[in-house]
Amino acid sequence: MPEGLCANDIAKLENIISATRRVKRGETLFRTGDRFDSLFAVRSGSIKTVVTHDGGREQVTGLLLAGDALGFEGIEEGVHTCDAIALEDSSVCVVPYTLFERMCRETDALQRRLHRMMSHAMNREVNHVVRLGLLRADERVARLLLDLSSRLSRRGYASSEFTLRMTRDDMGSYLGMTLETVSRTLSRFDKAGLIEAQGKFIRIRDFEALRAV
Amino acid sequence: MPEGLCANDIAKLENIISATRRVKRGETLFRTGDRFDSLFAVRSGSIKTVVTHDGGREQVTGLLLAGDALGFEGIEEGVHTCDAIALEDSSVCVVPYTLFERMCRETDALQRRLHRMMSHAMNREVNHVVRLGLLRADERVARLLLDLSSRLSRRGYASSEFTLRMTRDDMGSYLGMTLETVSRTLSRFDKAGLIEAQGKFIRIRDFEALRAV
DNA sequence: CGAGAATTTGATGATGATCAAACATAGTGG
DNA sequence: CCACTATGTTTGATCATCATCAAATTCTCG
Repeated sequence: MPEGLCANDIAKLENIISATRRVKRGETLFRTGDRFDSLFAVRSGSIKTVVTHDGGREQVTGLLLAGDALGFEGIEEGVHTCDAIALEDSSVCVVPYTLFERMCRETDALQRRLHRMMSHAMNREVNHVVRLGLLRADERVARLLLDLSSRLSRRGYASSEFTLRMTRDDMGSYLGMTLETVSRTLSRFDKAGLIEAQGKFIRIRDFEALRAV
Repeated sequence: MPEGLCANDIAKLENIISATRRVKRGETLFRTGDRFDSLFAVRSGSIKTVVTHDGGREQVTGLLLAGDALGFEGIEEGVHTCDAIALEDSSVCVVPYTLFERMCRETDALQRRLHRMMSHAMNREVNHVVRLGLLRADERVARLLLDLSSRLSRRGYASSEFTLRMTRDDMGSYLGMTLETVSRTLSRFDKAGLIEAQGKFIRIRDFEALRAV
């Protein structure tokens, strides 16, 4: 989290975000309608955000990994507009918003960091829109795998091998397609030698081909 | 723009955002790759944001009306990540970002306002994701019409009658479908008495039925 | 007013949804 | 720790929605 902040600032920041919260797999960090008063940063594990549309249909709108921040959607109305659900046992830093806002007024490096994080979150959503609006089913799946791969490798994990934390149903919801189509697409990629897929375990065998899907 | 700001603050703010820029229909306010140094607020007219995917396919990611702010996507990397194109002759306020950021540090009401605007922009994108991921073609068209209607009425225009500023192609791109499907859907809504659609002119005849599509 | 752009409508086909059933996996309680 | 049950996954068959291709109008703006 540091970078651009002096030691003194970091100390103040750590004081504010001292609280850590643990969320077990399947439990919610916050729910639609909950009062917004903190931002969160994933410390370990992974979290999905879900919007429930009238009629019960659910859309997974975000997949957050260690280091990712969430909760910004609640700023607008002071109320959270989605559910945040742990995909595995996870822990998050709790950042009380009012205090954090005040600190951002005092420290420009922190302010810049916050704005970049929010801008980043927006760009993530825009990418998601492009994925859903422009790509075919197999392209979407390929992009999700490559996306996860690069995000995991940036976090120090192997880029070509990982274990999905979400179900086929979650993937389908995230990608705007059914779980069956996700499953079929992965099987096809497997048979074509692009990946190795056995259940939740994925190994990417041919990055170039996957990018070219 | 005021509310929550004292007269003195407003004067300072107006000093910063004094510049207005005119953009003719079809012209770009900024382009992908342009250096980011200002936020913009639509003063009059309307603007679309477009992301061009490798392969030339284009996705309309946003539709901005008078009062809407844009440009936040550029904060993250200091470079704009989409094109902003005027749908009609428009004018925008130019808000130099560094100055504005400084002012936000001095005035908490302004800071809160900025954060709410960014949060609002995020929620807009999330709604867009839900629309693309969860709704069928006719539901998407209905939602777009209702969305435009309510946004226009909030701006003091009639809610049941308006003239689209975009082409069928733009609508299709925004909604993740082809222009033909948009056209057919509007024709069907027209025949069913939900709306009256002649070219770019739209009159909503039955809000309830449109919401229930 | 005329030419290029946008829209409408039709015919056809492909992609992905839905329904269904067998199979695998993981989580739980005895 | 194992067996059992829930839940999740795979695969097949069929069908609906929407994309594509095509052609006839209709706008609109220079």
